[in-house]
Amino acid sequence: RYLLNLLVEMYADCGSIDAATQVFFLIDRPNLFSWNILLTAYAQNGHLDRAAEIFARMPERNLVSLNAIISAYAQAGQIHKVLSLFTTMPQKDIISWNVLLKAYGEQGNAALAKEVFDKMPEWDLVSWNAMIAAYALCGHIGKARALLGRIPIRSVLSWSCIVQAFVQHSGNLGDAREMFFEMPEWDAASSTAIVTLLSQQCGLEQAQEVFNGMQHRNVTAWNAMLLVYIRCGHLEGAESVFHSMPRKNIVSWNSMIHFHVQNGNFESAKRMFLSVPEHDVFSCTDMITGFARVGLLKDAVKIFSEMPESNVVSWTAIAAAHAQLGYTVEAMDLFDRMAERDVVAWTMLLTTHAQAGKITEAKTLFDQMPERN
RNA sequence: GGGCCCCCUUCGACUAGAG
Repeated sequence: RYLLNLLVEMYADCGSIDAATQVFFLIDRPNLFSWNILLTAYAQNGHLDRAAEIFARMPERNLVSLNAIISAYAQAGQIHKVLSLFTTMPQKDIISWNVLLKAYGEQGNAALAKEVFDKMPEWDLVSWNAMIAAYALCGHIGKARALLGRIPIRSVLSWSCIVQAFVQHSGNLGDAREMFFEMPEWDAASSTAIVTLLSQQCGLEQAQEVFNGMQHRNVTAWNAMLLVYIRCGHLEGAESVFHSMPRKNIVSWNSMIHFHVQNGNFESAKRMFLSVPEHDVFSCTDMITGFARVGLLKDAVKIFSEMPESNVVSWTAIAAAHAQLGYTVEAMDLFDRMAERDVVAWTMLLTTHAQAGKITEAKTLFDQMPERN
């Protein structure tokens, strides 16, 4: 049985949820471990609803199951759910507390994160790192630094967490770099984060320097470096990096497809898309955008309808494709059929109306928007 | 009698949509 448990987990880690589920059903009498593994598998692959279903259907649950489900809600940004479950939990361990702490931190709520942090019965490295990341994410540089100095367990990971948080918080580009250069040593994650940051500024030389200084360059690091050239619009550079990569994955291929779409080399994009071993929502969405730009709405629709899964982003892309090519009614209809809508989707619809001359409707939409930027 | 480890939970860095 525990070999099968391991197999379920293995498939889940590869993102093959269906395979994982099939193996689960092969297990003769699934034990609590098996159920927990399945629960986590769904949660970590973004299927919160299915995870909740599994949680409800489990024959028994333990602290691990509860931690897994609150973590899933935290990942989906449903803090209320996290909190209500957390408060009703019969026992909690440091992991439960860490989940709550991290949830507040990721929301950018340093005050509540601190409250949780102070209430916790004990702390480990994860707690310390989550707290400094929360500070960094809110731009509380001084507090982050102060806490960093007081962590009893010294680890690069803590520095790395701060750097990454600064990178995520777009207002703190300078701080991220400063922090990075103060680190006692560099790990792959912080270096990659800095390379990504430099890609946004077109800091080609500096990015290359950081990249060259890395001890071990994995695919993720290479992908980040590839993006630097892509974002700087440097064709030969991008192609040279792409071809010298020791390993490529779906992110590398998707980045190149994106590059070609953005630069109007749609034939190259198409060739790349067709020659690549697998497609996902990223590459399909890029192709939808690409087809729309060259006026081939039918092909865009074909990609959209054949996608393995779709999300807000791909729905917005296909709706925008219709709108840009003059099919405003269809675009609006697509908007209505979307399962969820974010600011970008709303803005898309808003401009569609505005450009169709429907100013009153546009104004109404603006007032209806749940959030604005 | 007690502790630790064993198959599960906190898990970090890279790609897509409107303006």
